[in-house]
Amino acid sequence: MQSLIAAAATRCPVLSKASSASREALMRHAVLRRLDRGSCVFTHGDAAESGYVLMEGWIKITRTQPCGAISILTLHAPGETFGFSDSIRRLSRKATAEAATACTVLSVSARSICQTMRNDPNFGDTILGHAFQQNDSLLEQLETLKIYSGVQRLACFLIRHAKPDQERHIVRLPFNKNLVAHYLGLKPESLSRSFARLKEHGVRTVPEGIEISDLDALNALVGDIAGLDLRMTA
Amino acid sequence: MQSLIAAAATRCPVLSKASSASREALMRHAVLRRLDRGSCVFTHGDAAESGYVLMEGWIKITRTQPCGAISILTLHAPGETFGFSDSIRRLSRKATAEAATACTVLSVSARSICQTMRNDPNFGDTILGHAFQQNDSLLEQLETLKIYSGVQRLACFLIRHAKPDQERHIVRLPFNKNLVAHYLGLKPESLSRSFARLKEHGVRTVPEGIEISDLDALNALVGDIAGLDLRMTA
DNA sequence: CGCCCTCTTGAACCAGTTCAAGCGCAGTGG
DNA sequence: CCACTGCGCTTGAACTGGTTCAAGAGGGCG
Repeated sequence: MQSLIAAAATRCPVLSKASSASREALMRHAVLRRLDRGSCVFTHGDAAESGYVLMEGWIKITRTQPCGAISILTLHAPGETFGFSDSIRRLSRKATAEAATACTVLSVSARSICQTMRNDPNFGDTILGHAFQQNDSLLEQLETLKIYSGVQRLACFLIRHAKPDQERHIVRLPFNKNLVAHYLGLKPESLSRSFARLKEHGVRTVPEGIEISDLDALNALVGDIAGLDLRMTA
Repeated sequence: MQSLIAAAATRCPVLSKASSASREALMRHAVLRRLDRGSCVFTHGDAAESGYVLMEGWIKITRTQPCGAISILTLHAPGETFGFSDSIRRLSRKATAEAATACTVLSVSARSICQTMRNDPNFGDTILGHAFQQNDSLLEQLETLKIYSGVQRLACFLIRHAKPDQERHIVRLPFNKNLVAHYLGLKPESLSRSFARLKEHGVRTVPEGIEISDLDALNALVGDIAGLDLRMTA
């Protein structure tokens, strides 16, 4: 158990930057939680009491509109953190975090985070830096939605999650494509067709996941925008 | 001059929450800058040395892709702040801030922000809260892009910027619609057609700006989503 | 084996884009 | 004073990317 928590410290971008004293303080009340696929870490409206470090598995953050429409706001891969924003501000949850696969998450109480920030100003900077970084990634997501087509957004997504493997790259997506589709702002059918289109650019589905034979080709695809509009003046 | 800076303190969401001592420390080196429409507060790649409080006018934050495509990331109304993220982290600017109208901005040096955070832990919390809030607004923007149609996004935008005026509401947009279009992820022509569609819902262009005769009707329009997809399972 | 679930495919359809033309208006210069 | 020009905005018609609806293929499981 203790070693697992130590492992968390090394892989988490927030914890890894904290001093060892701060890290120990945080870990003292940290709890490791296992989640089955489909269960929720927290739900829209809950009181927010902890931030989370995702040790294994994928988490999706969703919001449900009054009329019933669901939007997938973010998708977190192993090693990432989530749920800090609401908990540190002591607000109620503004979204729902659901396990997209079986997950292990490390729950760190907001109380101890805040206390650590008081004791160690450097840790405050780390948290702030983390918030800003999340900001950057949201901006990037916004950018792709505004200027890229569906196929290009998929290409971006694959590039971001590609892991080198011999001569090629592999993307392991241990959950259904329905989720990816919604995340990219597409319908499942459109995603399927987008994958079909990417076959011509060296993207194939293999048993281990999705194989990218030529990463540069994908990057080139993302490089040129179809609806290039230089009419912007002021 | 001194009174203007005091005014800044009261209208800015960050400064208004700071202690008077912190506020004074920040204001000591703050500089008021006037900008003509079209000029840049900062440009992608610059060293980031200040955060800004927008006193008058509108600022657009844009990013230009290598291929030349421009995306409008955010649009700031008077009273809002921008440019804190990169400057506090002492990174180079990741986007460009351009005056969409003639502007007055208060420039606060990153050095003094960081120093104030050291001296006053409460101010650190304020900045952190600000970062989280910006996060929230980006998430909202993402949500609208993913699940709303163009007309609905426009309706959201108008609702957000509507100011009550007698029996009706008025939205003053002191810049060209081209900008609004890009911000909403639409082409100028599509925006024009969207406005035409909203005429049936009580939205008219009048000399003072855009008139909304029935805010509830607009809210209702945003309420029900066309492509409601409940096929989400896990 | 049949059932369910995920993913794919096809055909009709629709929102938003593209390209092109036209209007109203402010600025300019004869 | 008025033609000329440029710009912001609108409108129309053809087109396209993505959706919708419907059907079918493939795999896991009781």
